[in-house]
Amino acid sequence: MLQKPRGTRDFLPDEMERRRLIERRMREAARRWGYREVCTPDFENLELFTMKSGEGIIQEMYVFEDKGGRQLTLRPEVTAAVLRMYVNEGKVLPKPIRWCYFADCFRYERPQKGRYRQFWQFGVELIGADTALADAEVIMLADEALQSSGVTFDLHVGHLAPMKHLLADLAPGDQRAIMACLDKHDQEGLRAALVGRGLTRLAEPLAALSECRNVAEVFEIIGDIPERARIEETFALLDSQNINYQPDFGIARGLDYYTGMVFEGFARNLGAENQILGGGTYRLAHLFGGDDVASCGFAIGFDRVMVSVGDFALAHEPVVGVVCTPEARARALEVARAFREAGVRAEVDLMQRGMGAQLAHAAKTADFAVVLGKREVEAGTVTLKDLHSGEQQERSLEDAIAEVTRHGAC
RNA sequence: GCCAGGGUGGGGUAGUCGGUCAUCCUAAGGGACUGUGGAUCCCUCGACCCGGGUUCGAAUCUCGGCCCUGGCCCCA
Repeated sequence: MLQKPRGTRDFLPDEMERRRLIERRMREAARRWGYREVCTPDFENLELFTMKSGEGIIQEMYVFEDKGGRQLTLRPEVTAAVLRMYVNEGKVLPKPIRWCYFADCFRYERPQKGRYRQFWQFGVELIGADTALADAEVIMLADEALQSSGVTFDLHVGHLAPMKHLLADLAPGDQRAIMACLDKHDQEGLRAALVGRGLTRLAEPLAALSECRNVAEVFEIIGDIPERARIEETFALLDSQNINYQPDFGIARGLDYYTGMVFEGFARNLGAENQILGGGTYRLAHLFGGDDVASCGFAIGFDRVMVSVGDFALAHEPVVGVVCTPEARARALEVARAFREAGVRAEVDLMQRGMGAQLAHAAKTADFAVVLGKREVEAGTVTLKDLHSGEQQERSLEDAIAEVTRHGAC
């Protein structure tokens, strides 16, 4: 049998309904905060992503050449594309720009739990607002979007400035190596990296910084820095709105373009791949020929959220199976149409089955059967059978629709 | 790229130190039935992941590949 490509998935109707429900909740959260949906192409020029992340990511993307010899790639993420779009056509829009997206992305990686080669991200980008409140808004929206999905998670919020301050007089390569260890919480690797570079004096403050439980401790360790007021204001805003987060100044993600505030979210019930949220402030537009505009955004790993929330029960809408004898078929189509016009899902037999078999099928797939035969056609009525209780009654079409509608979710 | 465990009808399974046209459950389709059948009975459909090797004979042993599950690495 022909298999689907490695790392891809099929979604049956039940799962698709769950995905759409969660997706809608995230979109609604964004809408309430004023973030409007945008859409960018599924594939972009390869250059867009190598400019942002370097040549090294080529091996982790679906890269191809089109018939015109252009180097293209399926998008591995959306932020770069949104900023490209901003540079192309968003520059003249009034600031700040609040945009959101829900899009599938592609990465050539080894699949495992919560990691697929085609996966979906929900995210927002706030462009042109460079304030503590802008940072806080994006964090609060991320929190709200995740809350609305029902996932149980831990939110970590940090800022790159304190760590960069500690590492200020190091060569860029050394900075990078040390921050990579910090980001992974790799204590042994960190110690080795510091010793190897004669920087053991940094071991204590770096460890202390990672363990800070509040913002005040951070500045006790590193002293005053220019970003202090902005950091304190951002955290104070989060505290003022009772956001449940923990300060984490050990976050060192996105060395290449994050500029200040950074945050991450982790699902509590997932395994190795438990990060479901990542975001922060960044500057990217200048790479694509635009102004050096301050931006802030996040992306939620939608598929991991779905793994985390599991196969929850769906609200069930009543389904009507329209059952008829051959001579009542035209009437059955009228009746089905009337139910549909009332917003009710109604299905007719397409298999030329006898009434008994139609009812047997309806009993498996529907909540109500509407039975139509010679008698009902002549009387202008329908017989409505409740397939759960087995009770049935002959009545007018209007009454039957009202009865089914009254059940709503059943 | 690395490690571990796995691939038998659509789903779930039995069989595997080699040996009849591969077991059972379930789902699906058809028939009987022709105004209540989520029933009953009968029938049908449908599988050993792919390829090479060993052998008289391979689902079973062996090698390679593909895919799945989880972990490592990576994670924009």
